[in-house]
Amino acid sequence: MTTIENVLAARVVQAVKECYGATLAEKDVQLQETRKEFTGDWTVVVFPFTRYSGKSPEATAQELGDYLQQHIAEVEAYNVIKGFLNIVISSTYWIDVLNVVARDTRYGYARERSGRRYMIEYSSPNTNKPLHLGHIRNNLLGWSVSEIQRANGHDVIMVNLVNDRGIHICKSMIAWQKFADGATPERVGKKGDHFVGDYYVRFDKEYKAQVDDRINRGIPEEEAREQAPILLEAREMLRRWEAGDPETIALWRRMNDWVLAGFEETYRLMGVSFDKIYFESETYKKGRDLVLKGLADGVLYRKESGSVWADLTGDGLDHKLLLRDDGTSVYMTQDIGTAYDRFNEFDIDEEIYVVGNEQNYHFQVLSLICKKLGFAWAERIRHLSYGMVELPQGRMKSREGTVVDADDLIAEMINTARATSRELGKLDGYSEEEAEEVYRKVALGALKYFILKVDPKKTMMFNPSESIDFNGNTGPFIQYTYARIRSVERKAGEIGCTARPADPLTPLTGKEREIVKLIARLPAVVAEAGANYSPALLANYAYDLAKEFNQFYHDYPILKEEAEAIRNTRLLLATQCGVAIRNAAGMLGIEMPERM
RNA sequence: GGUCCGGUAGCUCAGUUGGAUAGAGCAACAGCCUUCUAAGCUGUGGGUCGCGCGUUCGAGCCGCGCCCGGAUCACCA
Repeated sequence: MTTIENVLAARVVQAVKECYGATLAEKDVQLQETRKEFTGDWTVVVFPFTRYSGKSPEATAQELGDYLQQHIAEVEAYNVIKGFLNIVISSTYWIDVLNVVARDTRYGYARERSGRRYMIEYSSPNTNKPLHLGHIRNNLLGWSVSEIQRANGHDVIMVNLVNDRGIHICKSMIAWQKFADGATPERVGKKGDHFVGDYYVRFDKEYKAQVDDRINRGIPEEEAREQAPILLEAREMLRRWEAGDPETIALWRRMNDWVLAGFEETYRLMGVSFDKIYFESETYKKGRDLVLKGLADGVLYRKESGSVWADLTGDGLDHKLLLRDDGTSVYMTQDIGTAYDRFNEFDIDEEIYVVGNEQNYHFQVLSLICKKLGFAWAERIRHLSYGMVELPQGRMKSREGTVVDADDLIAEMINTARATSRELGKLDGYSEEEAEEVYRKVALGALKYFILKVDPKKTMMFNPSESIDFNGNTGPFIQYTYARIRSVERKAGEIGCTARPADPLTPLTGKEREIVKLIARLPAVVAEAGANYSPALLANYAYDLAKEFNQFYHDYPILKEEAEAIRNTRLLLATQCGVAIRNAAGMLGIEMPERM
């Protein structure tokens, strides 16, 4: 698509060549949107050209300005401030842009498929405790990045690798056997994941008591911890599980089902989903053969004790264990195996792992070892690393009970949304069900925006006592703006008005131009967000647009305008603004209520 | 100690390939509901962009050195 930006860049190149005899590429032309405090739409930075012109920045800008005005019809005027050439594009052009955008029913989404396919693995919970705020960040990032890639025309397979086996799972199983007395989630009326999580905590409590008791009886600390009876029982249970003992497997399956049902509910509430779910219990032995082949090929080495290692010292890293003395796999080995399978089974161009930054090293090593093993896809695995969510007192620690539970947080936010809405009397006339739907959308909008507006790789802060705001730079502000736009459209409909293409001869005000320019930027923002795997760019864009519209809305009446053409343009602008906001926010999973 | 990531207003965060006087929100203060939604709008105050040196016409952004914080370097996952 040829935009005015491309035309300007091309003409500047031409002008520099004709006037100063220097040849440069279009990308060397520094074009930026003119800052609000100056008049103009695009600004050419002319400092770099002064070495060719041999003149002052001002004189050079003046010359270029003249040239551009003569050669480009859309250039209406220009002004020069220091070395900055501000170009004013005609109102006609911007109205044309608005009309073109308005014809695109899926504005912001790529029109054509790219042919690229991504697999995105995210969430990946342990089935021994409920989801917390850290998982929320993971889930929202994974889902949103998937949506953004889809919007860019890529195919995306969203997958979840459920960590459903291991000693931590056995701990809650043992605790349930010993202390539950036959209790089930249904019987005590508790969500399955919370129910099982309670027994995981119960295990830890019992374990600590046993360790303290044994230390008091004079047993050395390390032995007290390593040989605590309940821990031995958990280990024994893991052995039975791996041996396929039917009773153990049955209990394991039963408790896992409880947890998974609980997760399913939380996922549904958050609005995230998966195309495929992997279970670690089915994949944990994978990778072993690949490692053995690497050993045979001489890429890996075996220690005397029997364990198999990769030597990464050549890459500035350490030695990495891949098979234990007893021949069993470690986490890394499994990941090699599952990645291998996935690249073979699906025709994927890139595999993205949404995993916290504490595993940066792991993924660095994974990529290196896969490369050593000779897999062509080794460099097509990417770790989408995100920072932790911290509380005012520091990291969340499940052992210290400082985790912010996902279900609790969401429920609390829905309550706040409900209370606020009722206090403001916003939804009078809505049925109970309709209103609840809005409370849910607003609460989740607040949560999602709060999480996604922050650069993924940064550690972020959550203060439970302040919770998450509904005013200001928030999701609800964006939703509110949309609801206002919808309200305008409803009112317009009542008086028999619907937006038609705008008249090019009716000039736009400055504020209207700003909004058209912002709306026009959406496809670029979506592309950039995709290239950077960063929903934050889109989140901040949606907010900027909403803020701009609110100011516009305050300054200009939309329906009260006397001139039909002006009213129509403003209505069209409002409608398109709504489309852009809805689509941008939609890629973040933020739903727009019709009223709020 | 090695590697990686961060440090921007009292707090939470933005800040495009290096560009003009570094921006929002929250909190504080002062205004605005007879008007299409006040979850809003307008205004005031608030900054040594961790510190230093360098590159550049120009540095929050690039380079080097340091300071502070975090993560990680398991026969755990």
